[in-house]
Parts: sequence; structure tokens; C-alpha cells
Amino acid sequence: MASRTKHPPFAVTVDAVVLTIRAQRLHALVVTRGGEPFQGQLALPGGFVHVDEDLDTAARRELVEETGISVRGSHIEQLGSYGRPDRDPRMRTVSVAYLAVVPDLPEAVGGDDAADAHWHPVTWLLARRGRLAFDHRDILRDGLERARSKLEYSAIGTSFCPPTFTIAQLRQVYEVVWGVKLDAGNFHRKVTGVRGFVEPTGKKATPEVGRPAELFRRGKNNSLHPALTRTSLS
Amino acid sequence: MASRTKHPPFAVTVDAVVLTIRAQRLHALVVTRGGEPFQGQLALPGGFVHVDEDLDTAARRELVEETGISVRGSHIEQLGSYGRPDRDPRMRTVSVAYLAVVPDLPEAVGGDDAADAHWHPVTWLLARRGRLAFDHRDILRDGLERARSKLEYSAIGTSFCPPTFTIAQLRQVYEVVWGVKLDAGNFHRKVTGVRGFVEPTGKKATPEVGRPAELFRRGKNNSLHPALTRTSLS
DNA sequence: CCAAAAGTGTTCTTACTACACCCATGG
DNA sequence: CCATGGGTGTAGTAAGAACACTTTTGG
Repeated sequence: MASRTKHPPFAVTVDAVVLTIRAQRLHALVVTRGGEPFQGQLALPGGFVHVDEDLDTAARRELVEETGISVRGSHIEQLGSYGRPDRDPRMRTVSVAYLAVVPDLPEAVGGDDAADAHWHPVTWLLARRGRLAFDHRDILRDGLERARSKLEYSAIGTSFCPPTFTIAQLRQVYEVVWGVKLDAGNFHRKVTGVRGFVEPTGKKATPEVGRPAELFRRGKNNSLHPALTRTSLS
Repeated sequence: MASRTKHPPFAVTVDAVVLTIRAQRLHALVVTRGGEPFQGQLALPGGFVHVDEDLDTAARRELVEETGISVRGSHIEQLGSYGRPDRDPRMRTVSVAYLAVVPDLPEAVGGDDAADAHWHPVTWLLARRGRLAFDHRDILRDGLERARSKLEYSAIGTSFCPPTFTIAQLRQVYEVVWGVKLDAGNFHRKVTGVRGFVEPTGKKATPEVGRPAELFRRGKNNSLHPALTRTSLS
């Protein structure tokens, strides 16, 4: 890092792509903007980083403040930074984007000063330009792609599930996020065969219909070997 | 992104992990810092982003200015952002880090105002704390890990090679970066079998000794299916 | 009994491993 | 001829795909 050049001042923000599965569809969390610019439009939850605050901390704080969602125990990771000079009409801004994955929460959305936060299907949010403020459509697209690819080789899929879950629930995560149908038998064998991916709890789910499924919790391993492949399983 | 909070001013920099292979070892590009802080210490090449400049553009510009290296045609991608509040003693700074991979250049290092830029073995640079300024050791570590994992499923390995190369050269990239020995025969079959990874040129290399190898150039595909796996090959 | 979903068995096929072996060149 | 690395053949094995089949519940 050179120190010879004078440095222009930037604003630094964090924005989060928060994904969950509701009603068999992948949803993302968005807020309605209260002020200019892009007033009234949808945007990813986020805000300015404080002076003495770490980037990760800022992402978690903004999420709680704007949407009431705490990602304690859930998955959160940095997605990338977005700094096109014209991305914010007010000033030069760089946004550090995060990806978070949470279970389907019982509508616990709407935090302290969250005017309103809503879940919307990702496909709908991405459908046309201008639906999201700033470059948030690009960020959402990248977050979706990150989640899709990380399903292959990491245990991120379990973050969509409650603390204990059935293999069928986990399979549905893969089916919804990848948009494919998977063979139930092969999927069961696969995920229970990868060491440290899921651990049996000994308990059983009590379904409306059909044989009760065994309940699992997420395992210690976050990386899957061998990976599940998006192209192969069905 | 909320606009209700006042935003503190940040400095935004770009820093680059530039990797190449020299003398059978993985090397990274570093500069010696001319000014405070960390004067005289080694650092990754980088500098402040200009007011009207895209982040990617800034990374490329700083690389040319500080080291004389142009990544035209080479691989460059964003690695992540580093913004610990105490990472720069002068002011609050966020650095957007990039990973670049270049062929072994004929010592073309040392640009306009590059006091001096040097290649050093990555293992040596990472060996102990304090060898690199700021949090550049963390960034270098992350860049190395990114390169290692991307060898598996992307064609990034060809970026270490000149425009045309033999399969043995490409194999050496994998061996050096992963720190393993690979079976020459299986590797050859594998990489020539993945569609769009490498394309034959019809020409032959003229080695000191042994049978001349066919020369290839990189193919169109940047993603490898099926992937090479770090654990399997050998 | 039937319906429905969970989970297992079985066969086919693909792709990686190990390693033997032949090929093309220089000396 | 030999040495050296380039490249292919081949047999064994691991793992995914497809799909039949059994298990366990509720009604």
C-alpha cells in the first residue's frame, strides 16, 4: 500500500444477502428504503460501517438493527466488495457484501428501526432491473451463485435447516436452491455417508403422512469430501 | 443501505497477491515500503483507490505503477476485503485485495515509481509474523488458499504458464502450488480429457533431453468438469 | 388393507489409481 | 545402443445414477 498519493474519502457500507427457504422457494430479505436515494424501493439490508467497528461486526449489527434477524449460530461469510464510482449518487461508496443463510424463521422479521423488512422470492427480486436499489441486484445475483456453488462442497445447506432436521428437509434445500429434482435414495446415502456432514440424533420426526424420518443435526465438518455435484445427482 | 446514520470517512486501498512460479517454487510479488508506517518492510503491491476509479481498475493500475507488471491476459480476481479498525495506524482503511496469477516473467519487475519490487517464495514470506506490513500476511495466506482451491475446479493453472505450454509444465504448476507429486500419465489424460481446458497447437517443444512434448494453449472453458481433486491425484 | 414417504439393495457405468509399457528424441 | 522424459494401455477400485424394493407410520 503506497502512502505517496493523497487519499480521497470514501463511505464504507455493509450489505447482506440473507437467504432462507419459505414455502418451497428460495427467499431473500429486503427492506423498503425510507429516504433518498431510491426512496420507497427495495434494497438489501445494510448500512454504514462505524468508525471503530470490524466489517463482520457491522454486517451482523446492521442485520439485527434493520431486520431483527440475528445470525448467531447461522452461516455468514463475506461475499465481495462493490465499488463502482457511480453506485451511490450521493458520494463515493464501497459496499462490503455478506452472504448469510438462516432457517425459515417464524416471521421474526422487523427490528428496532426496521421500517419494514420482507422476504421475497429470489427469482422475483432478480426478475427485472430497477427492482432493487443501487447495485443490489448484482450483489444478490452473486450471493445466489455463491450459495449454489457452496452447496456442492460445504455444509452450508444445513444452515437453511432448523437445529434438527430430516434428510428430506436437507434434500429439499438442494432441490430448491439448485432448481433440480434429486433422487431421494441416492441423496440419503450420499449425505449420511460423508463423514461429519450430518449426525444422527436418535430421534424421529412425526410427519403428517408416511414413515417417520430420522432426525439429524449438522456435523462438525464444514467441507464435504467427496463433494455433491450440481450436474451429477439427477 | 441506511442513510440515517452519519458516515465516517474511510480510506480505500487495493492490494494484490501476485503469484508466479520461479525455479520450481511458488513466489509472490512484494515491494519494500519507502515511507511510514512499516518503512523498509515488505508489503503487497497496492495503493489508494482514486476518486473516480473502479476497484478492479485501481488494482491493475497500482500493479503497473508499483511493479511494472501488466496483468493483460492474465488472471485477476477479487479476493476479499480487509478492514480491521487497527490495520492501518494512520487512519481507518479498508483494503480490497486481489489475486493475480502470471507466468514467470523475465525479471520485468520494477515500474515507474516502484522503488523496488521483488519475487519471494511464498513459504518464506509466510514463515513468520512481522515479515509483511499491515495485515498483508493474512491476505497472502488467503490468496494462496484461493489459488490452491481454484486449481481444482478452474483453469487458473494455465495462467501460471506462458501462452503455449506442455502438459508437464502445467503439471508442475499443480505440483508446486499443491506441494504434491502427481502421476504424469494420469495427469496428462485428465487435463487433455476435460473439454475446453487445454487445446493442442500442433507444435512441439524442443527439450534438452527426452521426447519432445506437444504444446498446448489454454482453452475456452474456465470451469473444469469433472474437477481435479487435491486429495485424489496421487 | 392402502397411501405415502423413508430408507436399502442392486446393477450399470463413469472416472480415478497404480503402474506397466511403448514412443521420440539427443548423445 | 542408452538415457530421459512424453504419452498410452490396462486392470482394479471407488463412487455416482437409475430404479426396484422393503420399511414404517396414519387412516
